[in-house]
Amino acid sequence: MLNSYSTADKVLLAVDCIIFGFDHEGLKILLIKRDFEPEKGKWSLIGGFLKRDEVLDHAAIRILNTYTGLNDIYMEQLYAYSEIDRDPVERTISVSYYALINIENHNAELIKNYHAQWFSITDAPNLIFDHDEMVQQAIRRLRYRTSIKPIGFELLPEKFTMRQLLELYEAILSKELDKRNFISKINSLEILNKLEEKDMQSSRKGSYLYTFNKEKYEEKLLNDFVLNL
Amino acid sequence: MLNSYSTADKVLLAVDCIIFGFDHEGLKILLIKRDFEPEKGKWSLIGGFLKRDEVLDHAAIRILNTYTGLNDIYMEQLYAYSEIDRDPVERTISVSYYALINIENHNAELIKNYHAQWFSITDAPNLIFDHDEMVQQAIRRLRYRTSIKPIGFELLPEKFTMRQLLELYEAILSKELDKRNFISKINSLEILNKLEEKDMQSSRKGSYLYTFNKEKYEEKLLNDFVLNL
DNA sequence: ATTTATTAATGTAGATTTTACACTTACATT
DNA sequence: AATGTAAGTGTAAAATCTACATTAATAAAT
Repeated sequence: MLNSYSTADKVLLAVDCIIFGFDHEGLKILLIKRDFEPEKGKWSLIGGFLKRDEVLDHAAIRILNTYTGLNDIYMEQLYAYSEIDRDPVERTISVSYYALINIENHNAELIKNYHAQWFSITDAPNLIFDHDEMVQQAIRRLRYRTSIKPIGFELLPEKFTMRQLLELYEAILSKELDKRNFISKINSLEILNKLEEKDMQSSRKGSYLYTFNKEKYEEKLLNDFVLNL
Repeated sequence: MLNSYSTADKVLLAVDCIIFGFDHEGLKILLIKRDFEPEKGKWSLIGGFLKRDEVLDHAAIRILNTYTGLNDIYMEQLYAYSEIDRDPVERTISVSYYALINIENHNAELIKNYHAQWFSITDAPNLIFDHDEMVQQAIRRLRYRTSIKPIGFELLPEKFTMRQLLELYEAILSKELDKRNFISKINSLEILNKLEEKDMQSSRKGSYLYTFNKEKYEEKLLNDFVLNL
């Protein structure tokens, strides 16, 4: 019985993570200032190498956890990047993953220790290697996902206003949405609970807070749907 | 200056290709009977290993060329599969690609030499490793692509009838389409040239032949669009 | 020459979905 | 009591999608 494909070349496999967060300023990504060569001091995605006995999904989760302290975050694989000299040190193929997290939820101390920082997607610095391309592709995927699955859940605080949800979608899609049309389309999904409670920060009148209805949300995930915003 | 990430593990990277073709019987995939261990004699996707100085796209094209003799075929990367024991011989991560080819165009002799064979997607045999999953995912991706880009080009002979195009879309989407609605939707894309010439195989009346209008097709590719069939 | 059989070609009305748009309400602040 | 601010709400017109049936062209058979 064969126990190796001995003639084939082996390569390093990296995993790079595009971590999206959202706050009142808009859609953000988590970047890290590299403290090792090459490109020490430049900004990069958080990443790491795949271990011998680890699946890619696990590596992505491990890396996210290392830098944010977060667990149980849904991550989605995006694409494998393989340009020969994408990493000048050594031939490395990188598989990118993206995650959506609640920006208030992570471990701020960890982030600080790693010299990590949140940047608006509109004014993030240039990144090392092909990381800018990864980010652009992640944004495209996020937009697509928005049109086929309810999103927000992961990116908003537990209780949120319609305006926050609207602004999240506007930030993701990078276009203005009509408030009334948006609200009626979201309501037609029937995945929100309207609370009695109001948020009084934003206006004198106050605006109702909502939570996601997890059961209905899961139910919706089962069937395909298209949300045209 | 660093010249290796010495502590990281290296792995084998394979590329597996889902090759779609289409003929009067429907949508097909090209499979190969393995002539080496493990799983010798079982059916599998065509595949191979990434070489040290090769990008993934190139490996996919090289593999396609090896088995079909075809060049200049557009291939799209799908997904990286990394289950620990997906290949029982040795830890191997596989990146899948899919291609659409004109089933009449490949090198039949090559195919025969490699014990390769076309199978309808509806009655293909079970495949080795996780290749069945790869095929299912490729079909989903193909369906999605259908909704955002004109397709057919690659899968039909140069001149084709509306019926052939309709049947292609029906095979891909695995559902019946209304002929009149289909024709008017396709026509509204304005990517076809209607020829004077008729195909007389299919009926006494004969049906007009069409070709793709490459310029308009390319133009359409630039802008996003959604085709709801 | 006429009939027959077969598939190609074609348009529309009704239903549904999407879009554009403006006024009133609630309430805290002054 | 007046003012200012964002929240909340409905509808009509436009666009798109769907369902559906008849006529046309021709080769083959008689």
